[in-house]
Amino acid sequence: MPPIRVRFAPSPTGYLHVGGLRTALYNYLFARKNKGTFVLRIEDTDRTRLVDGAVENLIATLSWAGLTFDEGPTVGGNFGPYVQSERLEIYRDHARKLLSQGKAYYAFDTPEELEEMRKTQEKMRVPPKYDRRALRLSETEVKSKLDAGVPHVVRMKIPETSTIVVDDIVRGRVEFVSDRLDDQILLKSDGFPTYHLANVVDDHLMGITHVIRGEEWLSSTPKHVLLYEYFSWEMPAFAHLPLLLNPDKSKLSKRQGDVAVEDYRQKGYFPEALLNFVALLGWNPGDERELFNLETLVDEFSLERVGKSGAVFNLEKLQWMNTQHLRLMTDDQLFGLLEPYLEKAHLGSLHREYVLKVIHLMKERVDRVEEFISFGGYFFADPESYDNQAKKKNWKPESSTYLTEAISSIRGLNTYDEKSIEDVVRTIAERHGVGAGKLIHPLRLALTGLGMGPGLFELMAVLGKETCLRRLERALARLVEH
RNA sequence: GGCCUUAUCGUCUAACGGUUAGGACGGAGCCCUCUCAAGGCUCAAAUACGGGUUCGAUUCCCGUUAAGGCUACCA
Repeated sequence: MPPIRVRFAPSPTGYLHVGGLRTALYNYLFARKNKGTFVLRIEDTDRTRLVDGAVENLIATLSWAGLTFDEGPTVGGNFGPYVQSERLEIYRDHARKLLSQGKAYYAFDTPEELEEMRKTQEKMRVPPKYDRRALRLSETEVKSKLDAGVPHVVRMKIPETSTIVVDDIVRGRVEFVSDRLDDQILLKSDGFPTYHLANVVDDHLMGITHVIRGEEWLSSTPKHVLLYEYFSWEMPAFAHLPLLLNPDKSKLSKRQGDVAVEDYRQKGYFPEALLNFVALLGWNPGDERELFNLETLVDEFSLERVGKSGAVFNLEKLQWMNTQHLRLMTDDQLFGLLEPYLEKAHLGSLHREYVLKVIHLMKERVDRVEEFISFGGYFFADPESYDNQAKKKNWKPESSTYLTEAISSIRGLNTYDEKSIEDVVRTIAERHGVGAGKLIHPLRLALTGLGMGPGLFELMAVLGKETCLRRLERALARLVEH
C-alpha cells in the first residue's frame, strides 16, 4: 500500500472558516494516525476573489490551531509548487491532452450568451445545462476563432449516458447518471483552471490517496471521477464530511454568527478547545469520552466513525468545552495566555505573583482568558460604582455600623491573611449576634462593587490591607449617601 | 424544477436486529455554601410518518414528509 497522503485545499478568501478548520483537522488526524503526509495546497484560481494577505493569515491561523502541515507553501516539499496560481502551465497541458483526445472541447460563448441560454431553459422549465452549441462548430471554424484570438474556454465532454459510481468512505456507494451532468468548464477564458480540473490534476500529481472534504463537493465528485478516468489515473479514496450547520440547519455561514476561526481566537477560545469541539461535530470515539487534545484525537480518530448527518455548531457546548480546557491548565499556563490581554488593558506592569493569585481565585469562574480581566476588574482597579441589585439585597441600615467596626479592626491587624481577616469578621458578627453573612455581603459589595465573586476572605487577602481599607472607607461614604 | 445527501432528546451524539433507547451541552430542582461559580445528586426531554422483511426493528428494504447540498468562466 502506498504511503497515505492527504491535503487540505482551501481557497484564500481572507479567513479560515470553522468548517474548513474541521476539514483540516480530520485530514491532519487521518495523516498522523496513519503515519502519512499532510499537505496544504492553496486553491487560488479565482482571481476575482483574491484577498490580500489571505494565505499568510490562513497559515498563521492553522499554526495557531496547531495543525502543522508537512508540505505546502512556506515549507516546500517534493510536489510543489503548492499554490495553484503557480501551476497554470500544468493545467493547460492537461487540458490540451483532453482536447487532443476529444474528451474536452473549445467553446467561444460569451457570458451574456450563456446567461441568455439559461434564461430560455428556465422559461422552458428544463434543467439548466450547457447545450453544446460549441460542438456544432467545424474544425476550421474552431481553428480560425482560435487564431483570431477569440476568448474561449475549454469544456469537459460528459458521456451521453453512463452511470458513474462514487465510492465514499462515509457515504458508501453513490450513483450518478451522466446525462444530468453539465459539460463543466475546465479552463476559463482567463487561462485559469476551474476547481474541477485543478483539483483532480493536483491531487493526482501530488500523490493524494484520500480526498477528505465537505459534503458540498459530493455532487461534483462524478465529474472528478470522470476526469480520473479520462486521464487513466488511479482514483483516490473519497470521504465526504457532513456539513456544519447554522442553528436553522442551513450551511454554516456568516450573518448567523461567527464562522471565522480568527473570531474565536480573538474571543479567547483555546485552540485545543475549538479543535476538540469541531472534532466532535461529525465524529465520536465510540465511547463516552469527549475531552481530547490533539494527541489523543490522533490516537482515536478514524474515518469509519465519521457520521453522515449535518451538525449544528452549538456555541454553548463550545463554551463549556473551553471551560473544561481552561480548568485543565495550570495557573502558570494561564498567566502566559493572559499576559497579552493585560498588556492591552495597560496592566502589564502588575506583579506576576499578584496576577497568579487572581488567576487562582478566578479560575473556577471564567470560561475564557479575557474574562479574568472583564469579570475580575476589581482586582485591578477600585470599583467605580456599586451594583444596584446587590446593594438592594445586601446593604442594610446597620451595615455601615458593621463596616465601620470592620475597618478599625482590620486597621489594627498585624498579620493580614485569610485566617486573621476571617477571625475579625466573625468576631464582629458574634458581638452583634448576627450571622457572618451580614458582614460578608456588604464587605464584598464595598470592596468589589458586586454581589458575587470569590470567597471574601481569600479575596481580601489577595487585595491587601491598604487596598481593602481604602475601598471600605470610600464605600462607606458612598453607600450611605442614598 | 432536476440531481444528490440526510433524518435518535432543543443541540452534539451512542446503541454487531433483542437495552428500562445511554452519555454530553443547555434547562429545571436539590445538596454544598458568605455570594457567584465549581462540584455532587435528581428530573424533564428523542428513534419524523406509513408500509413491508423478521419471532423481534432505532437498526434492513420501499414509499411519504421534512431539512440540507449542488445545479457559475466560485471554491
